[in-house]
Amino acid sequence: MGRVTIADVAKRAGVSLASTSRALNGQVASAATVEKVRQAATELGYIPDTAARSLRTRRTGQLAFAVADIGNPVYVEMMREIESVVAAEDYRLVVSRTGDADATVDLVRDLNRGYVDGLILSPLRVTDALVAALEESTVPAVVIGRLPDGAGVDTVMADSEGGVALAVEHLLTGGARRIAFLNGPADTTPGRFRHAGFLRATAGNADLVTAEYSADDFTIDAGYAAASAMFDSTEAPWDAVIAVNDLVGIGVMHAAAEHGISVPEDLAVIGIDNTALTEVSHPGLTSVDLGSARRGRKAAQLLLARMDDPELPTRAVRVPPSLQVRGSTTAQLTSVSALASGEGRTT
Amino acid sequence: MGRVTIADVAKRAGVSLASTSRALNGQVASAATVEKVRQAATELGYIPDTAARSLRTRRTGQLAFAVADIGNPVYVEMMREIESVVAAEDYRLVVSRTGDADATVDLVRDLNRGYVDGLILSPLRVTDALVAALEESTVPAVVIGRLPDGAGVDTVMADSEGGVALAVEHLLTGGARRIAFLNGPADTTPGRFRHAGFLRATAGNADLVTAEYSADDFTIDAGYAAASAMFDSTEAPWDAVIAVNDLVGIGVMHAAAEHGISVPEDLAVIGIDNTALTEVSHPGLTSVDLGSARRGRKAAQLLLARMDDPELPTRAVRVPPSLQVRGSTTAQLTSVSALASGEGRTT
DNA sequence: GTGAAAGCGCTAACAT
DNA sequence: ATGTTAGCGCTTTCAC
Repeated sequence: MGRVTIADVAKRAGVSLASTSRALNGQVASAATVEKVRQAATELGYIPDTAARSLRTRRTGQLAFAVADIGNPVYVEMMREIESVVAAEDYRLVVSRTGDADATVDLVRDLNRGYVDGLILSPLRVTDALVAALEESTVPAVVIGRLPDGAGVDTVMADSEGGVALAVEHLLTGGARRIAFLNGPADTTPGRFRHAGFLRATAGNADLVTAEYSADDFTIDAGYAAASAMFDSTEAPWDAVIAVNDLVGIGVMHAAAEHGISVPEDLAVIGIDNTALTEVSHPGLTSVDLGSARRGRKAAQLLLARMDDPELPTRAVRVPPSLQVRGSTTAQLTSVSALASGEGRTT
Repeated sequence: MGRVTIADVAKRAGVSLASTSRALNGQVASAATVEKVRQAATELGYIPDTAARSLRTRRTGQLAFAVADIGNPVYVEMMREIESVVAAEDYRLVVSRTGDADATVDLVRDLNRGYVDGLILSPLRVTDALVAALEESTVPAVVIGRLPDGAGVDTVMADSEGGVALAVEHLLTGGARRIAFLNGPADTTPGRFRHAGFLRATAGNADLVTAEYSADDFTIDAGYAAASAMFDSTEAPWDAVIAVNDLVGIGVMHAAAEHGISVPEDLAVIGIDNTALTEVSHPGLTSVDLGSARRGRKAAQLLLARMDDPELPTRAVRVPPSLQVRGSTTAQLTSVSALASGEGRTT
């Protein structure tokens, strides 16, 4: 016996195709019909076909999550949350890479193939073409990141400026005066806003010496390379470095160790994202928590809500930052005690 | 204007529906027809509908990757490789959680809904019901892990025994004689085989003192808890601990630090999986590389090959292990490769 | 509450 | 090489 279709079930149950479909989908049907159909369906081992149903209903039961690098811990964290939210509503999750700016636009255009009911996108770079594609798309999307004001697309954003301000504040309290910001690629959303946050937080503080460097990528290796160059240069020695993310921050710590610079005594280091890596490094890496898990969760919720009601006004949710202090900025706190304190997140 | 269908394109191009489809899909068609159709399609902004095509062709262009925890670095690494292999062949990747044993079976049964063309599964626990479901499934699957001999399912496996043997060998060479194995849940595939490898590698060595413990989970926290209990107990002090994976190994290092046990001087620690975490911890964690990236890549290739030809004999590929030595076992850094075992053994 | 029938958008026989 | 037509499996009017 080949594939069991709803027609087979109908025949076996002795009712019409239509009644069978209704009984199976909880539509109006007499109790007797429902019973007969259920029975027949289980006996036959009937499993409804996704493609046929999608073609008819114009819904796929699938959502997409698209990011630049699925390997980045921040995106993994988002993905976990998103998966758990959407799986609870019986949606499957498709993951895709955004690739470069053009590829990202293609990806959004491709949504019209109708393979998903919605998209959560976290683009590294936002172009006009992308915004246009997003607005024109018939498939609802939520962007995790920053879009131009007035874009008709739901967004969930981190408060990068506020977050970096917490880091700067913490360093100032600790007595740091010479603070460097080690950025990643500056033309990206995180690069731009985290850098802006640093400029804003340090501006107008006369006895502060600052400078900005940038790593070629948001990785440990790139952070290590940039920090090495930084330490080798003739610049004034820094009291502290704020890295654009934890990976780059870890790279800084590696470079520091190699240069005989001890953390936190000679140099304080702060990362951003508060990923699991922060508790693995030694000393633990103080990090700005931009709420990646919460952003993922929120994005999923926004998407589900919009799919439920396309007429909803565009929303922009901002997730508040917090600072998690660890050994890389204070001698009192070791990575061990930070670990023992579990999931504690300061507000 | 609503959705643009192939009928619209046909009309505009002035040719039949069938010719349009053929022209679009690279089937036999005159150059002139192809040109007209291409033209019409782009003018109209035609985008083929996935559901309709799937219903007709019985292919979705989607593959699934199912694991217990998408957050685990090992699975992330596999996923990256898988994504890159299948994306090159224009497949989309659906990620799902396996959940418990029953849920895993349900997941496999659910494949008959036809939402993917194939599955890559890395189950934590393999039950008879799972093997049966896999064998009965109409959708091809590749298992990353261990299946009972003779199961008619393609598998990609790590050489856990060989890998652990490398670790033991390394420790013996370094002079360790009291070696503990810190397992994870023992009823899982990794738990079982890695433990077996430890027993085998240490068996028959009279002047070796060994013991096995187990952590409740494959996580840092569980490793930390188990190691703490271990260090608190009255057992003979260990020269070395081999952890079931890197996460647990990191937990051991945290516990050791807290107990004033210094690594590697007082205690050597070895992890398994050789994830990125090994280079973040301090000292770096010596780790057995079981080839997770290669296993992911290989699994994807096997799956594509099987989809291409369902009549292929069942294959069991074994990926050779290697040991990456880092500071947690010695100051000098070297890499020991395993003797390459044959790849592509046919069952 | 139930059944007959239409049709979602596409591809693949089959005939020409 | 091209057109006609059937039909993938399902849901949803519409009429009773």
